[in-house]
Amino acid sequence: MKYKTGEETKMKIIDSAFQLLAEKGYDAMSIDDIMKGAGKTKGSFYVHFKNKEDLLYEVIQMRLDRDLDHIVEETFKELSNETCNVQLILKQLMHQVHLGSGGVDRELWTAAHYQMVVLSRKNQIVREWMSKQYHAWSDFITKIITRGQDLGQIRTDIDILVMVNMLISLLEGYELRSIVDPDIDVYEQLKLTELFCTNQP
Amino acid sequence: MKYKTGEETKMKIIDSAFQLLAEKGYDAMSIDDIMKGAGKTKGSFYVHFKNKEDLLYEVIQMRLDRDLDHIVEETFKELSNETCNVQLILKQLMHQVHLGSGGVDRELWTAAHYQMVVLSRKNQIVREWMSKQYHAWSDFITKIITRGQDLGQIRTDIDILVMVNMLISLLEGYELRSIVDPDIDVYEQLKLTELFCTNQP
Amino acid sequence: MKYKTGEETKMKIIDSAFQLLAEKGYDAMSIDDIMKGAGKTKGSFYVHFKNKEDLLYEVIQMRLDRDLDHIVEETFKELSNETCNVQLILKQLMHQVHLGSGGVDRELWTAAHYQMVVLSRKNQIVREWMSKQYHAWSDFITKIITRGQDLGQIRTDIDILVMVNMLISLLEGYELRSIVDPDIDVYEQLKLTELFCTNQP
Amino acid sequence: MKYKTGEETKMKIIDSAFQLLAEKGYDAMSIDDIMKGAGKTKGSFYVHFKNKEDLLYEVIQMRLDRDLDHIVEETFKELSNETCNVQLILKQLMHQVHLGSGGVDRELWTAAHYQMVVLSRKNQIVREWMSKQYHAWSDFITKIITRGQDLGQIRTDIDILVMVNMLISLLEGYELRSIVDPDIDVYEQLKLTELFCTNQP
DNA sequence: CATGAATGAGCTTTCATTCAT
DNA sequence: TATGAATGAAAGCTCATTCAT
Repeated sequence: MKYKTGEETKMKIIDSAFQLLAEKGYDAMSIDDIMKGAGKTKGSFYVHFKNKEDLLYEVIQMRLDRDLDHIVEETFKELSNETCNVQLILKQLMHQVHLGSGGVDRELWTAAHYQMVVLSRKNQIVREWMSKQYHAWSDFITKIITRGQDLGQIRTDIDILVMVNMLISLLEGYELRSIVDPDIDVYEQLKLTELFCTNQP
Repeated sequence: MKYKTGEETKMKIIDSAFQLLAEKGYDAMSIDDIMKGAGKTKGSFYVHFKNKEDLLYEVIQMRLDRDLDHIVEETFKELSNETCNVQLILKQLMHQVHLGSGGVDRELWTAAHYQMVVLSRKNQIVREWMSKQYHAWSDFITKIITRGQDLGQIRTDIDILVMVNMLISLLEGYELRSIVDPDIDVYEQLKLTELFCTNQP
Repeated sequence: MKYKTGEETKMKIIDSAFQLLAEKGYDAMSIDDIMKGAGKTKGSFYVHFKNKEDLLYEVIQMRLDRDLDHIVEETFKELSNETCNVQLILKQLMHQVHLGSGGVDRELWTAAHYQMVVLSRKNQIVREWMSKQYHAWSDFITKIITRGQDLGQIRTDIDILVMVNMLISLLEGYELRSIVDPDIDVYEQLKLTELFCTNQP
Repeated sequence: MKYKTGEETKMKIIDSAFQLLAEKGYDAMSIDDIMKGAGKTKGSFYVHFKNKEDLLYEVIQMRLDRDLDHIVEETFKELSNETCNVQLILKQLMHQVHLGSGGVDRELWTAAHYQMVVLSRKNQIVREWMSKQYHAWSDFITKIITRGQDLGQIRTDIDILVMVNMLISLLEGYELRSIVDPDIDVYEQLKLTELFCTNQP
C-alpha cells in the first residue's frame, strides 16, 4: 500500500534507525540507509521527522529508555513483603537488565547504548539523558540495597553509594566487554556480585 | 631529538588525529581537521599515510596500545620478591591504568578507547586488536592473582578467570561511567576491589 | 459576504502568496509557506491552482494589476470639465499611485512590483504583462498631458512621449529607492514634477 | 590545464555567477550552473568560497560596486577648472553611468542591480551595501550641483537634496524601465534633466 | 474540498582522495 | 615533502507535485 498511516511508517523508520545506529553509529548511518530499511524513499523521511537529530531523540525515547516504571513497581511490590529475599531480587534484576527489556535484541541494545556513550561527548542532550538514566538507576538500586540492609541480608560495612556504583559499573563493564568478546559468560560473572554484597556467615 | 624531521610531521598528524578521535569519533573527524591540528595542509596527509583507515591503525599502535611490555617486566620483578605485597601491587596497577599511560591525558584516552569499542563493530582489524588487548591483560592479571594466591594473600574460593574478568570489567565500567558522569570517584570505588579479592581474616 | 466558500480559500492563498512574494520572492516562497499563511495544508493547494506558476498569474491579476479602468473613467470625467486643473489632477494621480491601490499596503505592493521586474527576465508572460501595464499607463497619462496642453496648463516645448516616460520613470525610481532607503520623502520629491511640467509664468 | 592558479578560477566563478545572477537571480542560480559556466566541477567551488552567500558578497565587491573612486577623482579635476561647464559634466556622468563601468555589459549590470534590490529585502548585508552606494552617489552629485550653483549654471530655487534624489531616481527609473521595455531611448530622456536643472535664460 | 503521506529531482555542502607544481 | 586546486560521490535537506483517503 502506498499510503499507510503516518504512525506505522514512523515506527518502521525508528526501528530501522535503531538497527543501523547499533551497527554503524549515528554519523555513519545515512538517511538513505534508514529509509531503505523502512521500505520508503528518502524524501518521505522529512514527513515524519524534522531532521536526523530529531530522529535520534525519538529513537532514544522509544527504543533506548529502559522503561523503569514497570520494573520499579513490580520490584517494590516484592520488597514490601516481610520475608522477601533481597539477594534474589537483585540477582533477578541484574539478569533482567542484561537480557534486555521489551523483547529487544539484547546485543543490539547494548551496542546502541555504547553508541550513546560516545555520542554523549558531542551532544549535550544525549549527555543529559544518559545522566538522568544513571541517576534513576542509582536511586532505584539504592532503595533495594537499603531494604536488604534493613532485613539484615546485605552487608552494611560499605558505603551504600559506592556499592551501588559498583553494581552498575560492573554490569556495564560486562556488557561492554561482551561487545568485543562475546564469549564472556556474564551470568557466571554476576554470581560474584551476590558473594560480595551479602552478609557472609 | 625526539623526532627526526619528516617523522615529526607524521607524529603531529597522529597526535592531532588521536585528539579528534576522542572528541568526535572516527567518522566525524575529517582529514582537513586533522591536518589543521597538525599545522600542515590537507594534501600532505597522503605523503605519510595511505588513507584514513591506515592512519587509524597507526593511532591505535602509537597512542592506544597500553604498552604492557614495560609494566609487565617491572611487575614481574616485584612479584619475584619473596615478601612482596600482591594486594598493593594490584592496587597500584589499577591506579596506574586509571591514570593513563605515558603521560597521555586520561580522559582523552578513555574517550578514544570507547570510540574503539564502537568502531570494533564495523571493523574487524579493530575488533581483533581489542580482543588481543583483553587477552594480554587477562593473562597478565591472572599471573598476578595466581602469585597472590600462592602467597596466601588472595582468596582462592573464586574461579580465577571470573575474578580477573571482574577486575577488568569493573575498571572499564568505572571509566565508561566517568565519561557521562565525571563526578564519580573512581579511586574510592577501586578500594572495593581490594576488599573483595583479599583473604579476609 | 465577501467571498463564497471555496472561493474564500483561494483568496486566502492568493493573499498569503502576495505577502510572501513581496517578502521573499517567487523562488524563495514555498507552497508549504503559502499554505501555512492561508491556514490550510499543502495538499489542498492543487485543488485551487494547477501549479505554482498558475498561482503567480492569479496573484498578478488579483493583486498587482493596477486596475486602471476605474481611475481612467473618473479622471476622464474630471478632464471633460472646461475649467479643470490638469496640474492638480496629475498631482493627485501620482499620489494615488504612490499610496497604493485598493487599500493594499504600499510597501508590499512596491516590493512585489520589483519582484515582477526581476521575474520578467525569465518569464515571458510576466514580461508581456508588465509591458502592457506600461503602455496602458503611458496612454492614459498622454491623454491627460494632451488635455493640459490644450488648456494651456502644461508646457508644449517637450516631446510628449519623453515627458510621459519621465513621469513614470521618476515615480518608479522613487519607489525603488524607497525599498532600500525608506527615509526618502517621496511626497516632497513629487512636487518637483509639478514644477517641471507646468507652464512657468 | 587541470591545475590553474586559484585566482584565475575564482575570477571565472565570479564572472559566471554574475552572469547567472543577472539572468536568473540569486535563488534560482545553482552552484552546479555556476561551475558549469566556469568550466569546473561543483566540488571545486568550495575551494574558493566558503559558501554561496560568500560568493554573493565577492560578486558584489568585484562586479557591482560602481568603483566611484576613479570617476570622482577625474570629475573633481574638471570641476576645479574656473571655466568648467557643470551641465556638460553632469550629462557626461549620467551617460557614463548608464553605459556601465569597466566594460561590463550594461544590460547585465542593470539586471544584476535590480536583483540586488530584491535581495536587499531579505539580506541585511546587501541592504547596507546598497544604502552605502546610494549615499556615496548622493554626496558626489551634491558636490557637483553645488559647484554648478556657485558658477551660476545650476538653478538654486530647488532644495539641493531633492534635486539630487531626483537625478538618481530618474536614472534608476529609466534603467528599470529598460529591463522590461528595451525600446525606451534613455539618451533622449536624459536630455530632460539638463533642461530642468539649468538656469533658464 | 481538505488532508498529509509519498515521491524524486535537485539543492547546498562535506569529504576522501588525486595530482601537477 | 608540502601545497592546494580539482574531483566525484555522497551526505542532509527542500520542495513542487501526486494521490489515496
